[in-house]
Amino acid sequence: MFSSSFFISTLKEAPSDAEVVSHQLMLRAGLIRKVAAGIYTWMPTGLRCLRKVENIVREEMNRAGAVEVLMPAVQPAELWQESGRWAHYGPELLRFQDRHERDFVVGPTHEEVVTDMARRELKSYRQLPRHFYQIQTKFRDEIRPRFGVMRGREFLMKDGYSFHASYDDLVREYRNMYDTYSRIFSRIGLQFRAVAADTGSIGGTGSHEFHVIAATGEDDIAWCPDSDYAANVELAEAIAPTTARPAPTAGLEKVHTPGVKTIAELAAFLDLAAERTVKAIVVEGDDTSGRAPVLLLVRGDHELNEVKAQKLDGVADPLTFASAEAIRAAFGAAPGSLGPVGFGGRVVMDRAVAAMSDFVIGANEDDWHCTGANIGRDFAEPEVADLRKVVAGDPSPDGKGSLEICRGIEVGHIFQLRTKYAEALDCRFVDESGQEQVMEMGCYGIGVSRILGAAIEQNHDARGIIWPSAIAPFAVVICPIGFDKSETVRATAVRLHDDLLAAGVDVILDDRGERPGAMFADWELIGVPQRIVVGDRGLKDGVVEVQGRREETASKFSPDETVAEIVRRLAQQKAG
RNA sequence: CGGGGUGUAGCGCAGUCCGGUAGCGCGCUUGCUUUGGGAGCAAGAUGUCGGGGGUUCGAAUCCCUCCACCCCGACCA
Repeated sequence: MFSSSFFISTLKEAPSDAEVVSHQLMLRAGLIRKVAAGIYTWMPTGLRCLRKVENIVREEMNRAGAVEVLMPAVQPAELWQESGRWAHYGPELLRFQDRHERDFVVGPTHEEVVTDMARRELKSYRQLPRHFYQIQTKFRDEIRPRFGVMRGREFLMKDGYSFHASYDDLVREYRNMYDTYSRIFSRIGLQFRAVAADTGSIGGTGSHEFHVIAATGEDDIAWCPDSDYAANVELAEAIAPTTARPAPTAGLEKVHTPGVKTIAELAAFLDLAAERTVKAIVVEGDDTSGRAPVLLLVRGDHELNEVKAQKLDGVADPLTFASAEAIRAAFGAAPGSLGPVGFGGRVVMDRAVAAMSDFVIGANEDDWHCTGANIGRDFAEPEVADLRKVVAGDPSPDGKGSLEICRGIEVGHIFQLRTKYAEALDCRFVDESGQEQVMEMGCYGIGVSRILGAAIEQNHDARGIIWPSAIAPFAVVICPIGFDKSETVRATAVRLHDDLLAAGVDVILDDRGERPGAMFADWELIGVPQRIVVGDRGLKDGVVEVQGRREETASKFSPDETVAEIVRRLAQQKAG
């Protein structure tokens, strides 16, 4: 490939709306151009990267026994009504009508379509198991698209769906996909971690997310350096303190705390540590008595984990914080002065609170708190649940050391869906004994376009992108100096280009006639892993220069040795 | 959706408070010179100042309104 028959379009300055480094670099390197919020054109250079990721994913999925299909982006509302998600999915599902005023959606995911296909095609246990996947454009009308392709509205996704005659077989395929995903992300060259995850709105049981570890990630991951344990903070269990609750030593005392609203203010006002206080949070209930408020208690220095709170029985779905009016009606005070003392409704406390005594809590009277509060003595022993977010230093739930917290970018997610969609869409097969049974399903997603953003977050420097060679737009760039001036330079550069091409190397020759500085700056920005500089200066000693994107200095080789050197370097990168 | 902010040339910005001929840098075009780290000189081109309405002799600037985009909070690959 000569650059004159390709298209390079770099920017010296990043558009001001790009916040994170991967977004800025993708724009500057000319990988993508914005068309609307969260919607991008893939420029030629970016598309090459995207296709490389796609091909690795495809190869590994095929190798794992999955079969590729391509389902429509536009889907009829009927299927979504049948699964119940027409009502439940919410506004990020883009809906529209055709000329006959029939309802359609632009697919954010394909459980409905694939299950519909499966129920028509798969009739017998003899046809199972089956795993269909596709690499296709999805649309989710995100509340706030940001970070370029990391959270776009339109994005490229690999989504696979497996169908099984038994749960055991689903578990087998789930493990197969766990291994396949690990292989895919390793081949791409990402530092990643598989973490246990919440199953979210898709439902089902058993789920892992694959996260690229990066500071700009949107998820918090709790992981244990001393074991394999890793979980999304949403899910990570905060285990109960091992120390028993000390006996009360202080009496309950009301103290005036004018203007004190937050735990930080309370701790400062009373001059004691936040962990001596208890935070009171009121959520709407959802039981037979209507939406009677439920009081949740968390230690002052801890944070409520809303995913865990949502999982309590009898709590409104989705989790809803009680309104100021409802709180006033139930407690006689405003948020900031609430507590369990004298409250007649349901109270649930975190495991850490259960081990506390002599603590500070709101007095249910504006601007008053209680010190010396004790469970069982000053209010009835509440239910105990795991309600808080884990923090760094918490003991690992597997008992092997303590947790650390890092940020991650979710690039893959695998679920055991079980029979949720198969049941809703009546997807059955006939088993060996002639009985009809509902199929077990798994689903497996990879954010193909997001991977590029994640890879850049992990691999860049002040000059630009440093692509892992597996997904670089080109493996090698030849930069001839004086391409139009020196016949020797031109001939050497063209011959190297042809030889590399013949050796199966993905090479581009920059024949734009740019000055060296501009040329180097462009290719360092674009992040091509290897550069060959051909100039009269080296050629008079019979050498060209080879320099890896991460290397400080170039190495000299004769033009004849260079092809072998490049092949060697690429093989090494593939192995490493 | 709530809160905050920004829209001026392809990109980055100034000008807006205090109304008076629309600017700067980069990029682009042409010519000459230059060619190992984003070249120099010279000459150019490019704007419905986000849209609409209003006030005014006169609006990028003041007022009203709509739109787009960005940032902070509830979603997900």
